Amino acid sequence: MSQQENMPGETCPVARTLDVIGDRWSWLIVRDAFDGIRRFGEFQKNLGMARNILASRLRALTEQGVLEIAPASDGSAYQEYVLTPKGEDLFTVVVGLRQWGEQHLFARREKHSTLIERASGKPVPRISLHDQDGQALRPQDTIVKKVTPQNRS
Amino acid sequence: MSQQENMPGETCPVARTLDVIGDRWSWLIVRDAFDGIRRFGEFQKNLGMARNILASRLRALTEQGVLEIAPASDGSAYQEYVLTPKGEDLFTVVVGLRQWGEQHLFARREKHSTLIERASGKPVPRISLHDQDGQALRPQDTIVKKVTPQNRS
DNA sequence: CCGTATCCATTCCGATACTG
DNA sequence: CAGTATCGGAATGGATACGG
Repeated sequence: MSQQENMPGETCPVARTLDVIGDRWSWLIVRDAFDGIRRFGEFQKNLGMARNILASRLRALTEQGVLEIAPASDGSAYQEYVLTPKGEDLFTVVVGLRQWGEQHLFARREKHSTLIERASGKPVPRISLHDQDGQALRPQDTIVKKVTPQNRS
Repeated sequence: MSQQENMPGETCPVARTLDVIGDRWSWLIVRDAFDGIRRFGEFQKNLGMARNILASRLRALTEQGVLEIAPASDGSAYQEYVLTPKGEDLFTVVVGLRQWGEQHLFARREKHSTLIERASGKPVPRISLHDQDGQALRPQDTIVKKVTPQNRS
């Protein structure tokens, strides 16, 4: 009870998002889920993480509605973890993490994975921010303001 | 020596990005930096975090080239921490975190901060992924592929 | 195969005290 | 103010062993 900045009443959406998926393992699990990983053992083998930590992360992400449990697609008696629509909406963030890493964290000729369009085989263009007229928007062109939404859809 | 997936040679850009800013505090520091926070004491007061943790995060982010030290703008003898161009490129990611939180983590009428265009006062449109022809791109329209860049700019 | 439980080492974090 | 040092509690993470 020392203080209350971390309570659910936090009004900054960035902070609230980080309360849901603020750590490295959770992001990697979501990344793998986008790549089609669904089974406990696949996550564990692919990420090389401890089984108890994986279990607790899967439980938390499920409770938060990012993942959901589905019956095994191969007829086995086990479960699978798949992204919900809410979880799929994290795609732009994961792609943003990927593109920033590609641009700033690899040497010129260094091998890395990248995202390509399935249909055409062409690389996915970089995400960028635009205003309502389609003009590129830089950080200094924006400000953060507190609002109380009234009648949004 | 159990395995080697976490070494710097990691070929997934998402994982490498998370090695640089994989934790909650670092993201909140970067968020504050975008909001114009520059001084040690401002970060500390605004985030309510322990001073030693703040110091270590600022040091790490500076070593990684996300922040850089600048002389105080008010003539005092102290330093300020400002985003480098590399750090500013995190803008789309931070905005992505914000927009996901706004959409999924707040009740309909609940008060929260949001991003608006400084010039027009209008809200910044949602980030989205498009292919090279401007068509919206969903997760299942893409695949991750390993490449060795040859002669990219 | 899943997933849980337990043990142990390491890190994280907050509070406080201390130095330019 | 800005930053460092230290201390104790809590959470994290890895390895292993154990039951559906």
